Amino acid sequence: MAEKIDRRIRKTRAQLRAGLARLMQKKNIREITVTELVDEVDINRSTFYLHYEDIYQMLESIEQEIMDEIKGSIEKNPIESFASSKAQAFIVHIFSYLEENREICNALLGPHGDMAFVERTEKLISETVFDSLAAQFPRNTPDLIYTYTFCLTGLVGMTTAWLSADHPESPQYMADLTHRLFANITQDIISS
Amino acid sequence: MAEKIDRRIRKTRAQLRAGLARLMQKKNIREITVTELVDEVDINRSTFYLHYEDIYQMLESIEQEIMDEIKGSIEKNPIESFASSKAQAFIVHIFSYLEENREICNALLGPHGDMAFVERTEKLISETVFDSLAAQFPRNTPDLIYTYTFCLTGLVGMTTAWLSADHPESPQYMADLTHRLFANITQDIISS
DNA sequence: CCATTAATAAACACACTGTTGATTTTTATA
DNA sequence: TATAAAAATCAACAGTGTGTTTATTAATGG
Repeated sequence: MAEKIDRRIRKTRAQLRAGLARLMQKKNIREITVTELVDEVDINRSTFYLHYEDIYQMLESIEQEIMDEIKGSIEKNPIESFASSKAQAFIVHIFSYLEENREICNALLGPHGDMAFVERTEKLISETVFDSLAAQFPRNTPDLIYTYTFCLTGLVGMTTAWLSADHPESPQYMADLTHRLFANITQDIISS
Repeated sequence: MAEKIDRRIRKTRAQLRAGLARLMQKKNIREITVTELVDEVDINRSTFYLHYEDIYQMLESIEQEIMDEIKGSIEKNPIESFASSKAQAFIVHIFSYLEENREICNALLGPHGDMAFVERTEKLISETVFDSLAAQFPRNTPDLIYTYTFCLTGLVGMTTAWLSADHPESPQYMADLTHRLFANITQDIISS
């Protein structure tokens, strides 16, 4: 069981996190100062430094939490084959998680976001979903590698657009579209 | 004829630009200070402020130059149809330009890059290449819109990977791959 | 209730910023 | 090559955010 953290710490961190997400909707993270953030949520500046080194370390900390949560749910129901129905359920699960955390995920992946987080997201997908897909194509031609990257970055870009859309489609819809897109491209690769 | 700019200005800006590209390979742009940059290229800090407001404005200025150059060559030979051989030549042209400016483009699109620049790049491609492609599909289903985004972001991601590769394939190769990928996906959309 | 822990407040040296005014160096060109 | 114009340098400035410290106040869990 996870240890219970002091209510004051929970409250402080939640306030800072919400405040950061709020500020990131208005401006780029590089323009956000510690002073500005603590003013936004009315917390003493010293308190910030009790929890985080600086704004970027705080962001990484948040990113890590998100990654851990996703990884956790990945380990619970690991993926075997891309074509399996289990895989389909898994993809739905990911999209659902993203929707639940729309605000912060949108901030991180959006125009004011963090390029490094985009890369980490791509890496995570690569390690879990894509590598099993790549295993089906033992060849290693530039064609395959670049097609792989094309799909990976395309998926993340598509998901980012979905997160920022006003009236987004359901996670089920997105998972289905993803599946269809990849099925087609996979087919094309095989036949080429 | 473009006016000739004072050699001192050319040299100073070139030094600053090269220095920024160098620093961006090592660290994120948000961590780069004016003081650090002028130290890197051994130029007086006041001189920097004669040319740019700050690091970000300098980056935007560089981005604008790149955009203008690409837009310029677009207007010279406008694209009619995606399938035409002219379009193919155009895509080769773009990839060639990117290769010539590999250093700075890689810095801007890479892991330490600028999310806003990635967006602007996507927008530029969208306005020129993609919109003519989209005109072929007057329907406006979510499927199409997301597939469009998937291709757009996938292309930029693939290109970014190509720019950062050690021994990259030729622009011709990339243009050909792009063409084949899109031809396949376009085919899939039509048949669905 | 009480010991523990978190949050606050004030103060500090430090670094980077953006600007100014005076001075030196380089440039274009006449 | 001489010269006026323009660019680069240099030193100094107040202003702001940083990161840390120390003492004090407030909230929490048991």
